[in-house]
Amino acid sequence: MKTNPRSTRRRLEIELDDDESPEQQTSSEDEDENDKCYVYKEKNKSKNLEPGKSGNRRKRPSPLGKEHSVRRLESNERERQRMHKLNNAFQALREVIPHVRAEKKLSKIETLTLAKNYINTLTATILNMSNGCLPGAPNTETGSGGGKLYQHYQQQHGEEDNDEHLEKYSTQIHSFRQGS
DNA sequence: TAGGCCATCTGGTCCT
DNA sequence: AGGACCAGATGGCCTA
Repeated sequence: MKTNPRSTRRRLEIELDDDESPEQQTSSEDEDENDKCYVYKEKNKSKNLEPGKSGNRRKRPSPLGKEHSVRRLESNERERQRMHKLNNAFQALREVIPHVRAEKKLSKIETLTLAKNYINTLTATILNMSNGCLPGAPNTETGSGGGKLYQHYQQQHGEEDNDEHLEKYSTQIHSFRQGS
């Protein structure tokens, strides 16, 4: 994961603003987090970033006191973890979507858009290959049957041509490739 | 240098 | 009540 210098500085600011030394405020369960902070500090040093310089969002005065700010910090940490999980999920999704521009990481919006169209394409391909022969799929001669996949697909796409999805997907891949 | 993308903080709302 | 979720704000990094 890319470490964000901004967060580095924010963490430092919080630490510096606090009256207590880090040793005093550290509980034993925070060791892992402290390690991360240490890494942040080292990176910070190497970039010559100083806490309090421009680019820091100014810490708002907390009218609700110390207890509130402690809960805020805990809440921030949970939010960070939540976003990390979300980003891991995005990364996992990127890894299963075939795309042309492999050397450059897909953005989130590109990932979601490609994934959607990839799913559509796969669904259309399965239906084309099965040619109505899936168990329960509608029999092309009698019109009976109706597999769940087919029914769901028809609900979502009506009378759209299956080949349209393939075309759409490949067009999209190429537009991303061109960076448009 | 502007614009896109991103990580983080924050306060509000929803859910358990 | 407390945690999860969400959206807005902010500012850094990168690229054309």
